[in-house]
Amino acid sequence: MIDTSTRSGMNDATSRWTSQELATWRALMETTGDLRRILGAQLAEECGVSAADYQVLLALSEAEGHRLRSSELAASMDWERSRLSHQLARMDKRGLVAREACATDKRGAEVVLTAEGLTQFRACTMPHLRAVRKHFADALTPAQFAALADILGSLRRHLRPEDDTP
Amino acid sequence: MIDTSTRSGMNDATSRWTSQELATWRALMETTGDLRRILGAQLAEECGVSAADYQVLLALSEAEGHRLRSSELAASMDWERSRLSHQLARMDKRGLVAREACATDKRGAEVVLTAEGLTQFRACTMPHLRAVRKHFADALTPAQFAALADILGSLRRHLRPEDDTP
DNA sequence: AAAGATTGATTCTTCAATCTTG
DNA sequence: CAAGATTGAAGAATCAATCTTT
Repeated sequence: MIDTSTRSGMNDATSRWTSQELATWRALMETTGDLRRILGAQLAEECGVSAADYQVLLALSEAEGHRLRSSELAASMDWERSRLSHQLARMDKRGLVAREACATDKRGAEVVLTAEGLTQFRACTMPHLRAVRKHFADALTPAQFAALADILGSLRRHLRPEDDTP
Repeated sequence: MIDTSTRSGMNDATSRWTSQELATWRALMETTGDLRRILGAQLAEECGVSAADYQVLLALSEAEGHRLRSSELAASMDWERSRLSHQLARMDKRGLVAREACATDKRGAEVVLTAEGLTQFRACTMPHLRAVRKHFADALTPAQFAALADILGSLRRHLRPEDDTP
């Protein structure tokens, strides 16, 4: 049923798939999971926003006029539409964003960062970057950083071959 | 408002903290997020279990007698107790695990893998490993694997200095 | 009181169904 | 009908009680 000897032609290369590499896979999931939790908790405690909130605030703050079509916002974060809708509903209720009808396309919605949302985001930025530096960047040497960037590039090209970004 | 030139005193060390490293951080979160989603979707579609289900089944399948104290199971996966309780309640309802009173400590609960749970787990294993190989391992060279293991070791020691595992 | 475990409330994510406009 | 977006229900994660046993 499952013939591990004829995977994809290259057999010298496939013999690399060892328990050590499985351990590396598990370590990757575990360590990045830890980082997610730690940084998420830091944002929640110090800034009162979730990681998802921060991601939305970041994307809007980088947009022209602090405003984006809902679909563009979703695409820029690679989120599903419904997830974004729910998220925006919660952020709207808290006054961090506002939703307006789109002028050119009456189906569409535009999402705008409110003044309060911008203030919140600005208050988050430095504490968050400090936490990323403390828990992530401070652990690695410049050489490790370079190696990691290279590895992530390989993974990304493997996962999304169509993406043109280098 | 935000003065990036006077961060926290140490300027030789912090000068490494560049936008390139921020990009690496973002790429790490994005790419590992993608991997999580892809592998989670694969488990759900091909095997009918969530990533969390799989993690519990894996831990129990590796335990002596396919049985663990609830607290030990939580510790081995580094989960919070309440999260595990909810998870086990759902898996119990589906017949994948059973919970029994602990003989030696009447407060405790023992979690046992059922025959159905074991069957489910065994049916998951090969498809899951194949997917990990396809989406993750096949993307990296042996040198990249070695570098990644090294990087994850550094991160892990940085995040959990108390852990004795090398 | 502290440890082991569960429960309920809240928030977040996903899926399917819906509604409106193009 | 297809595209843009929202909604409701169900599953999953987190936090603060709660309950029992040590």
